[in-house]
Amino acid sequence: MLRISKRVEYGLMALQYLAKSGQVATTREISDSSNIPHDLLAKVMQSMKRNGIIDSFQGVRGGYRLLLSPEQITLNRVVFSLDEETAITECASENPEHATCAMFDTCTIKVPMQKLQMKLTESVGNMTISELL
Amino acid sequence: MLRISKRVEYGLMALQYLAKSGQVATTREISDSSNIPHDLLAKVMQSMKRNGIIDSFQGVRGGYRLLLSPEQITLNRVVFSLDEETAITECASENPEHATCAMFDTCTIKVPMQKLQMKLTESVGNMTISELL
DNA sequence: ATAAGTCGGACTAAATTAGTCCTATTTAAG
DNA sequence: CTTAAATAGGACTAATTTAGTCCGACTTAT
Ligand code: SF4
Ligand code: SF4
Repeated sequence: MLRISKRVEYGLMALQYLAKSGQVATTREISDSSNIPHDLLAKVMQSMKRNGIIDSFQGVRGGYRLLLSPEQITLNRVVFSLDEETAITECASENPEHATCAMFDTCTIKVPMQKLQMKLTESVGNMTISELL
Repeated sequence: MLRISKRVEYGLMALQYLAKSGQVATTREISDSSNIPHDLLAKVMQSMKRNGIIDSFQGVRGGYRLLLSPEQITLNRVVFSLDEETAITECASENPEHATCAMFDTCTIKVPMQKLQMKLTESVGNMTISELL
């Protein structure tokens, strides 16, 4: 129905890696093990760090570590930390900056789209990565 | 979480219009009433016709008509008829043509992604437009 | 005959996403 | 106290996908 971004795919791979190792791991380690473009993964890790899903240590022997247990990390949170726009339509965005659809006034499916958005967030987005990985 | 395409939005608007009118309606009529680019809507209607959701009449006084009741039309079906690719990831595609991900062999999240795909299809995709519109 | 419609392919434009590159900062270790 | 391995983050380019346009053919009620 709808495509998941590479950023999210990479993020999930990395979270899985961190969960399995239980240790601090570097982006190099993760990108090598999963064939992910290193620089891109670096961005992904930084985003998840800012969101508070993971923790970082700078400098030599630095890296990332899970800050939450897999049971606490929802898909919603991962997606939200990694994608620019997470709403199903422009108007369903929580961020009013992004809600500037030109046909907003005449649109007859705004409410349905909100419903869909809720359903999606609740039934799929609230899954945790422990249920998935 | 994931964005719905304009084609699907337009398709839903059109189906709503057809459901409400109960009559045969032209793309012009629908595109005018909803401010949808006419030529684009025409494509959308053609796609839904091919899928068997709607019915068409050519020539003067032609147009489209619902072929199924709103209770019979699932979101999945609408999306499937209108979007190129409907799978959440490349590898989750039912169409093997589209399943050529370069990292398939080493990927550690294939199974999770399949699960996600199923969950999405079942809990959101199986909603009918009568539940929505 | 004509005008109002669908049909469908090819094309262009716009937007989004993926990926790269470069520089700065932090810090363990020699 | 220097070096190398790491994160931090901004700017940029490339690739892909989606949105939208255009044109010519066919169909049919009037
Ligand atoms: S207002 Fe209507 S057309 Fe605009 S984004 Fe929302 S649903 Fe889509
Ligand atoms: S194989 Fe892995 S990386 Fe490739 S599309 Fe499937 S989930 Fe994504």
